[in-house]
Amino acid sequence: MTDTETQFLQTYDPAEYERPSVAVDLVLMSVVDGAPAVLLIRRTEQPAKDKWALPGGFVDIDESLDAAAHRVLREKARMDDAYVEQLYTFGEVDRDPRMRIISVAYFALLPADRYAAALKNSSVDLTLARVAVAWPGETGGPAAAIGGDGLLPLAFDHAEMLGLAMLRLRGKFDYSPVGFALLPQRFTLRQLQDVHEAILGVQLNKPAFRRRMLDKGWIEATGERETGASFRPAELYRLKPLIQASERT
Amino acid sequence: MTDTETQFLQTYDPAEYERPSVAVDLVLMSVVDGAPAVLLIRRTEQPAKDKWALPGGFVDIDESLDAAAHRVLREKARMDDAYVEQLYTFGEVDRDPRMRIISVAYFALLPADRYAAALKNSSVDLTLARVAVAWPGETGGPAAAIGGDGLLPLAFDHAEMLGLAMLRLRGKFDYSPVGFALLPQRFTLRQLQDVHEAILGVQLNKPAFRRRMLDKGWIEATGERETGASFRPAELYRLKPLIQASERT
DNA sequence: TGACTTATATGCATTTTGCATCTATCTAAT
DNA sequence: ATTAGATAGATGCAAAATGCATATAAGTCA
Repeated sequence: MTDTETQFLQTYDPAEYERPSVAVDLVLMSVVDGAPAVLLIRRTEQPAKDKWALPGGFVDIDESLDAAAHRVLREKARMDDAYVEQLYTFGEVDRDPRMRIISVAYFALLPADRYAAALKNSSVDLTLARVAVAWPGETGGPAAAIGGDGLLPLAFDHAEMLGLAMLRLRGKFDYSPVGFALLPQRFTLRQLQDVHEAILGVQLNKPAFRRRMLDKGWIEATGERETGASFRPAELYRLKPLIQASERT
Repeated sequence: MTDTETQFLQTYDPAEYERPSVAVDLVLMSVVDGAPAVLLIRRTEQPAKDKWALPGGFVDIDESLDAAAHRVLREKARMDDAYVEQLYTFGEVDRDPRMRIISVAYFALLPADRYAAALKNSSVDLTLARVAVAWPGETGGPAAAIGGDGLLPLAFDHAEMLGLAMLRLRGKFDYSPVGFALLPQRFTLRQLQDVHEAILGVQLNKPAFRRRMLDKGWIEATGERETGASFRPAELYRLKPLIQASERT
């Protein structure tokens, strides 16, 4: 920092504006039984008591947004090492009845089996709810969460966040390798197709899908095969370790 | 609001967390002479004095993020009615030396001729700088601004914002009608192609481009023709007034 | 051994894309 | 009036991508 910048800081009044609170909310998604799923927490306090909410928390004053998202992932969802990406920032004045809270929504992706531990050991009421979107293709709009007992009412503007996460995911799925975050390290082409069909909400043609995926050059065969199936086992693939910028198409 | 929610609010302490300031910054873009351009303001105060910055401002406590973006567009850039879309939220702790400022970046698009009035009548040092990206295709990274005197140094993390705006624009250009915001209401197919080439940074094939644009069904011929050209005048097209959800492909 | 089930491969028609080239229509110069 | 020059707009065709039916391969299980 230059001398003049230091001098400036001594005369600057940081209390000039009344400030909003800033929070992060996590749309922590997976694919379970061929359907998109999201992690929700039952609220035990007002406001929106007994409604279901995305895991979230306030951003500390000395913590970056990304760091806050990872902290919430760790503390509220009891997970780490997910694929995490910033989604959108929600800033309507009345979105929270308590006070002005601006929320930076992130979405995170993990394979379904990684949720098991968190769901079991949690002291709070966690659930992995099925996600239903009422709109086709790339239209957009809010999304609904379906639990064992039917529709789960969502707190605040979290239905919008969920819908936007689905939309973003659908948009990125075909041209970006983001979908592999929903699969284990070794996966079959059928599993990959199931994940795509779940997120996109359409049936895909098998030979065409297989051709496209292999042509993209993102994955490679391991030579190993699936076990436990009562029919011909599929080959296991893995994501290629590095995608060099120079190889991009 | 329910009674229990009201009761809750009376006992809630909103001063629990130290809060960051929240600002919006606008990446206000256009295409000038076949190249992407961005509106910049020369900073006259510390910090980053004499560097060039995106127009921005703090978000009022009773103002939504979108409203703040439109206010900045009006007050700082002296414009209204632009296409405005939220881009990304920048929240590194040290991104501003004064204090913790979280900035919600927006990008806005306007045809080049709409900048003329703002540039002339402004009391502050505004410029419409050419944007240069050092990365090909969809790689991403910061972008540079080039003025009449060469490279313009950008304040804070505004080079990242500019780069991200270019990346988002490139990604959306082909599947969304966002590009029409950079053109006047009536435009020729050649103008449309020029805008696409400027943003994407590649040369496009004329018949293929024309076919794709007409097939998308976004535009319609007006029957009118260009005037002033010293050669065969091109037909003027316009964006179709409404895109019904049911017509979406 | 053969029925069953799913993986993987192949062949082919259809659609999309890239590209060269041809024709149309304007202005301006002669 | 005619022609050169320039760009708009159309057309034809090869190459590539896609959708889809079908054939073959490789396991389990009765």
